[in-house]
Amino acid sequence: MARAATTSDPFNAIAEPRRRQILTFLAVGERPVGEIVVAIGLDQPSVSKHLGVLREVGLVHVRRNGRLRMYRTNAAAIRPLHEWTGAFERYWQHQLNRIKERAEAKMHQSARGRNAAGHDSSSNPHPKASKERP
Amino acid sequence: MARAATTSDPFNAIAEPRRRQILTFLAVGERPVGEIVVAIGLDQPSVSKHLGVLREVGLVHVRRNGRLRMYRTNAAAIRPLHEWTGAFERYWQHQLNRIKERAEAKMHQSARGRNAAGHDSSSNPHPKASKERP
DNA sequence: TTTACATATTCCCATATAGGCATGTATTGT
DNA sequence: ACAATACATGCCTATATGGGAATATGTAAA
Repeated sequence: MARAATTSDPFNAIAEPRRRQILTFLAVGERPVGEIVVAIGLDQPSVSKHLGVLREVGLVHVRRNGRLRMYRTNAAAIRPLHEWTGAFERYWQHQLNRIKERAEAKMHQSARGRNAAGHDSSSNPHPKASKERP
Repeated sequence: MARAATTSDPFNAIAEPRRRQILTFLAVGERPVGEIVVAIGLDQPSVSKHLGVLREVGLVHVRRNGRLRMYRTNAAAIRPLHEWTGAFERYWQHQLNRIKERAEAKMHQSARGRNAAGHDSSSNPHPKASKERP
């Protein structure tokens, strides 16, 4: 099977850097295609196609205004992505804490004598059978 | 040009649903490939290839343990994604507020008499020259 | 060493891109 | 009605993909 379609979900849609640029540009307020073209520095058909993808996954909304098409970012559609990535927040905070703790430990260590300690990390959250070997 | 490589950045790497699954699975703690295979329900070579992508963009770390390779999610690498999506948070909150306000306005409206009000939305954040026409 | 096990890598291919370019379509102005 | 403007769409191509099957690599056990 080939790669999933860019229109299959927001994750695939925002994989393209230009589309992220467009979303950022359109977050502040609605703008016509022409301005996106100059802002992004890509030719009009390409921009239109990117907008098509963003439209299809609901990341932007369009409104006609005469011959202009006013696009704007639909921020709500980005929320799921924010939440998915947010699920990892506690873990990177964990990592930061560990780094911090190690730095502090090192300071104490160089201030005092030395201390042989094993590196366990003592974590085996998955309940599966594991044949670890000390 | 074709689509950007999946290994070009975390955004492209997480576009693949299976890779997201893997990241979620490995967030809690390190696991060997074999367990990922059964958990995700994909054949081993495919899993290895996905892990290769995740490795290349730094979304996972590996550690050898005998003949096992213990993988774990590098949550820190997901943080930029969380922050990029987070930049839109104020806008979706805006949207929610507007919805709320409309609902309230409607309640008042049906409680009292009627009131003709224009929908302006009064926003033109971009400072560019605009030839709008009332 | 030979064998068994855990992963990684290679080869093959149907598929979907992202641009570049040309053209279609809707709307406004003369 | 006709020309001009603002977008959208269609066509073409090099490129990268993800899965399947087969194979290579590396480590441990016999």
